[in-house]
Amino acid sequence: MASVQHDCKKELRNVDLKVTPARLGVLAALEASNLPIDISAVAQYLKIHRIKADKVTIFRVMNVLTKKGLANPIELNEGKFRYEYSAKADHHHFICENCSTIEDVSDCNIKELEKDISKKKGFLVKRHSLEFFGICKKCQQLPPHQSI
Amino acid sequence: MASVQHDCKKELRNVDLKVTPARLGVLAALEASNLPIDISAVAQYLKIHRIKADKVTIFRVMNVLTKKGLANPIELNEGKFRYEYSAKADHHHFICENCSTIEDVSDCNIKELEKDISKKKGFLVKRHSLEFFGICKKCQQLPPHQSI
DNA sequence: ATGGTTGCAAACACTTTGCACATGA
DNA sequence: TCATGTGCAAAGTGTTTGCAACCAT
Repeated sequence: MASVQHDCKKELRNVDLKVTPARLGVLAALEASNLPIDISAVAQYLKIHRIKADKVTIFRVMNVLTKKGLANPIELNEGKFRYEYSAKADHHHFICENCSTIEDVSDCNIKELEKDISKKKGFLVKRHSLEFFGICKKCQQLPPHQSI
Repeated sequence: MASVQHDCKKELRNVDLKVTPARLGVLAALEASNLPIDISAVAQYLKIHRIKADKVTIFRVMNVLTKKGLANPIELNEGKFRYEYSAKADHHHFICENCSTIEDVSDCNIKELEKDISKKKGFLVKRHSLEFFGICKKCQQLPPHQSI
């Protein structure tokens, strides 16, 4: 935990951001979660860890972290943003349309597709989001909309 | 136009929906646009075409069309939904982070990836969304955020 | 005739903004 | 010290809901 704190501080200084409890907390929340989390989840994390921060502040911190490249926003057809720690962002997700479970999907070779796009259209592709939607294993054995 | 109307009516009846001006209009808007459109754009389309429909109705129509599989919702990191006519939904998009231009990206062979996921995790993959973010050709020759 | 559809108002959820105060460097 | 970050209140979007009136079948 001490080491984690140190890393977070370093990360913030690396991108010219002042080190504050709110920012350290948000970064810690992002690193602690292995799935993309929304603002409420971060707020919950901070509450549990006795870090006082207004929800507005979390939005602001998340925006600055996104701008600085430490966090990645993603949308999973929920009408809100989730955020992911950049370092673990190079993968995709599967979202169950029944129970909303989110699972990681690794290994994708879309880099090639990106290159194609760049060549054909002259675009500079900086990132992509690939999300899968369907029914997860559990839910395939249950009637629709009856989440667990 | 008469033919288009006929097609729309048929489509609605095929999925057990009553034929109403609002629904015909929304379907027409979806078919007319070759890029995913948001609710405001649909409202604008309806206004231009002298079709009277409240914004709430458009939301409701879009939801029912989505449920019936005639429309596909997609999110392009804008904090809102766009919708696409299902028939032309099998492709992806490139979004310029500078000027917000949206362009189609065709040919993707993600079907294989989907199959992998199904086999490895037992998921039933019903659809996926793949979006690319970066800087389009025009904007690469301009200072940031100076949209045209 | 009647159940599904719509309009309007209101509520809701997520996100941003303004401003005074507090705090990190 | 002083620019920057934060809390609180308020406003801004996008979206949903309740209910009475309406309309397609």
